[in-house]
Amino acid sequence: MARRSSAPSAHDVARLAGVSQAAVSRAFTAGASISEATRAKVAAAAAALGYRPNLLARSLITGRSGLVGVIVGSTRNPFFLDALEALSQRLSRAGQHLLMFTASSGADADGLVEDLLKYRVDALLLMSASVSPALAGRCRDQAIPVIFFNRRPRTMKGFASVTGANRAGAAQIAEHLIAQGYRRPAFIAGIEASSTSREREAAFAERLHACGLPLFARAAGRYERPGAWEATRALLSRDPQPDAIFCANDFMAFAAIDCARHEFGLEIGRQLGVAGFDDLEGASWSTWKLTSYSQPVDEMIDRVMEILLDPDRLADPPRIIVEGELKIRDSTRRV
Amino acid sequence: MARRSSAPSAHDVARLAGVSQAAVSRAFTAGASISEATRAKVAAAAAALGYRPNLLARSLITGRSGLVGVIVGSTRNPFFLDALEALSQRLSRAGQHLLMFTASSGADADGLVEDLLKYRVDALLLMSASVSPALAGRCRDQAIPVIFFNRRPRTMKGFASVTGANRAGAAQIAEHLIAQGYRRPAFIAGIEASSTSREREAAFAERLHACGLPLFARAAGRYERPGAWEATRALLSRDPQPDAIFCANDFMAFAAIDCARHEFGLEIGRQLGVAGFDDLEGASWSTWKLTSYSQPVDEMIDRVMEILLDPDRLADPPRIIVEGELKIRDSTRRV
DNA sequence: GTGAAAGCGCTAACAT
DNA sequence: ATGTTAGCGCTTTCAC
Repeated sequence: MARRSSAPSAHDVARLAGVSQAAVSRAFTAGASISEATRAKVAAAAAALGYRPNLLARSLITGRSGLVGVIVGSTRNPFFLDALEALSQRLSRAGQHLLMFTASSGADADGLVEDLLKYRVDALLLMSASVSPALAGRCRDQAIPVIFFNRRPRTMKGFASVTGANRAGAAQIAEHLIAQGYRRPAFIAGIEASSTSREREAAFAERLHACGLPLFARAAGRYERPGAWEATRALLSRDPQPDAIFCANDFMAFAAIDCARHEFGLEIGRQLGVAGFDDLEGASWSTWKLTSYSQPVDEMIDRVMEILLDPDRLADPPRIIVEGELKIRDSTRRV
Repeated sequence: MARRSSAPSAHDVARLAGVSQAAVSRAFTAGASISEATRAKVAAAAAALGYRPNLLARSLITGRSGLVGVIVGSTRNPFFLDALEALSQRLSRAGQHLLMFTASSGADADGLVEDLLKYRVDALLLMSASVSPALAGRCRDQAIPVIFFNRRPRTMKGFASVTGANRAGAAQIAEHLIAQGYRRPAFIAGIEASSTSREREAAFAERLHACGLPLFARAAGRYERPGAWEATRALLSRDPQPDAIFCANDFMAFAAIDCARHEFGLEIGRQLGVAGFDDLEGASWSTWKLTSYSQPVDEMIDRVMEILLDPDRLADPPRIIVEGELKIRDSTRRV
């Protein structure tokens, strides 16, 4: 077997098979008009040389790179790994591929988007990362769909988004806590600027209010474990203590439970109700048994794919909300 | 601002700036011979049009795509998210980008690699995923470095790898358990075929032996939580029970602790010692306080980058072992 | 320092 | 059904 220093081209295959270079291209294009005989010849030659069409070159012509850019904001939250895996699977099946970037939390992801645009990505998916309105506008001008996942563009109208049922879920949790007899409910926010956290908090407070109860206290946990731990400590250091805490996501709720148990010796459920959002795998683990409103990752990614694959969606980008379900576990059972 | 349906090209910029298209190219190439005056003219025109060089077109000429293909095997383990994040950061800094794939565990990732090769990736990183020797050979023939991360190619010689100190770490854990007075040490393997799991088990058993103790029992947990839970249950159902369990990684050790506590009512540390490998963030959480041998992700990724960026490494691909450190926590303290 | 021209590997229109 | 040709957007000689 000859050692080649670079990949064989369609030309090489054509020469070996005794056909034109265009024939090689056709052999690798589904539905092209080519006889079975030549296709076989080409296939044989291609196999012999280990030829694979250069998708980068193809993209120059077709205008589609087959690349979907993804920017992941908060990488510590397992929720995004799940989403990433689901996405990568579905993209592969659709002949698309995933160009991944991680954004150091907080800052604009503009620099990363610039890079992505140089690769002529077919679409851009922002997983709880944000982009300046100017750049987002540029993407739209170049007909690149921008999809916000688990986050909604603040100032900008006209961008697609797929999120969980933040408001409905938070309201259900409020009702559930009240029904369980908790009377001093607190909230731990994620990042204050995050649409997700704000929607969950607003709906939680509203529903409490509607039931005649104020939001007893609040703190922010930055979507991180240390942040959530601190927030929990702050809340539980009050007198009187809150008797229930709803955390903006499960990842922070795990920290809240651990802090309440180990630093304050509280019995979760009976002495302190804790609820989260996402229904991560860990929520059902015996350590936490966390009540949580689910975000069905697979279904959410299905919606993303629909937007991605339907070019018409560009004109009127949908804002999709995927319903979840309240999973009640021991962390909010008083008895 | 005019709405364009596709991205502006160097030609457009050239026309607007009143220079040749080649000049535009030079303006965007570091160290090209171009006057400051024309560079400024080009920059202005480019900014006006929102021009960004098409990296896919560039790659046709240069032969380098700037893309690094990564195949992630077991996505549930947070270890790989950490690694992925570190990798993506460092790659961005080096002007490379990450084309990510997830392999459904078990099977060969050959299909995915085929896709990657079509994108002419500059290198291939396998994170606990495996590839057929035939395909790996093809990569080498096309001068594409293949790097195994946290896993060693079984049958194939001549591929680069970066792994933690599996043998040294497992041996230290064996010694530590014995020193703590545990006398019936068991092991929970990951996937039996995995080089990582086998190395850890072999070294663990060997060192126990050297200290005059047999490996009391073993089971396999497939690197998953349910698998590890089952394995723990099987081990703890024996009579007599093992008094210590070393798990092939932290992720399984968390499950082992939860199972031992909640299903067998054991007090971790005093009644059952548990140790893991990786030193995940969760190992230090108060829920688990898990003794673990660390795998320094950042350092491991640094080594990967060195291999990636040094083309000479292709000739003699290094097998790098990154030393970690034994972190002793309450899960192996008898008192 | 700058432009003209060739060509990277491919697809698509146009012949035949 | 197949070959010929043009050109996607860029880098890189080669003249000047």
